[in-house]
Amino acid sequence: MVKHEGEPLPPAVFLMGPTAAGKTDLAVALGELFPFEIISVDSALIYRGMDIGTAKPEPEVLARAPHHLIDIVDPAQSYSAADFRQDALTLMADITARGRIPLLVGGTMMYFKVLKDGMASMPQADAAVRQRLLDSARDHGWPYLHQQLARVDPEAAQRIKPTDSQRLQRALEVYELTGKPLSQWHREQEAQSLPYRVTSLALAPVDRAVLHERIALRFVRMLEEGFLDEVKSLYARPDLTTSLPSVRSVGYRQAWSYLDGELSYDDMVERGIIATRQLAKRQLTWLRSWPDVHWLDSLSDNLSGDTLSVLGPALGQLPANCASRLRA
RNA sequence: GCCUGGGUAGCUCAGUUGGUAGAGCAGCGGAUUGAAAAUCCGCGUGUCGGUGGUUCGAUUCCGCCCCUAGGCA
Repeated sequence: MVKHEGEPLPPAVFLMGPTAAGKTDLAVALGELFPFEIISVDSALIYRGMDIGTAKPEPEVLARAPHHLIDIVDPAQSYSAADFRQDALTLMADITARGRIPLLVGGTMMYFKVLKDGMASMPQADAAVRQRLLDSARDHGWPYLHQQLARVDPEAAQRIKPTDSQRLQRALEVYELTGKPLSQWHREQEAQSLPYRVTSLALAPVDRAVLHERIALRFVRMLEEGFLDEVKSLYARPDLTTSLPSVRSVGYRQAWSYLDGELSYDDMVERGIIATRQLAKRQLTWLRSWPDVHWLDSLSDNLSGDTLSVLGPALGQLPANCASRLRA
């Protein structure tokens, strides 16, 4: 994978965007114009048996445009940004070796981020340590754990709020596992640039209200397509609980509360839509500061102009059947 | 038609013994290093239903009107 000096880096494309923006459709269409191979960048599509609520592409679509990193883990398992980076780098190398171009499509911005910039080589999550920290938080409260962190890693403690249980837990976990503060791991992290010439595309409706409308309609459609039955079969499994990342996914979490009797049906629908909007907003926050991103409007025909004029030169080739395209 | 509540932020509501008002949720902005669809942080001017009156001053007190929920006819 290491390139000699002067040798041009192979191309790769990131197609990013908030949920419900229409990324899959665009990716599939682009796949017919360029020799792309799609890698899903989505922390929910990885789960088997979570199809409707994650808006997973239909089997027919996947047959026509295969996606890597879909249905790769059971909802009882967890998967991490580091796992993703590893998997994606391997796939990208394979795809490139096959003479094709990796098209990374999804909305999990953290995954795009670590793929692009790398991570410190810290140890992975440790269930036993996490449980111990959780127990301590239950007994003494998170502010107490924050004080513990301040003692061993003042730098991280300043950055991480006492209320941010998840980061607090991770920072303490890293220290406990390695005896080295999280901040030091970060400081010692070596630059890991991605060995590809990346073109970054962001797909979203220009008008936020349009996105909100699409989100609401899509959630209702998911329910019509049997989303609740899908959640019920997960709910029936004794090994799945709300502490798992899979069950905490947007929509699934609210449906779970409904099955638990904590939410009425109408509240479940409303809360599910709200959670999706909030997810979209966080995704847009990431995207706004993303370097060198080409914005595409969900409402326009992205194959007619802008997109091709960006991709053509970036990939060093014209799209297939470009003559007919360009005529339009 | 009468009686009694209620009409205050997009929603649900609190409050002002008369000095033009604040929570939760929503929304918006931001952070983001092995759970990231996660986990956090920040942001509150709105004819206080309308209109007349009392008052230096009314969202607050009084009159009338409108809307609304329940009760009685």
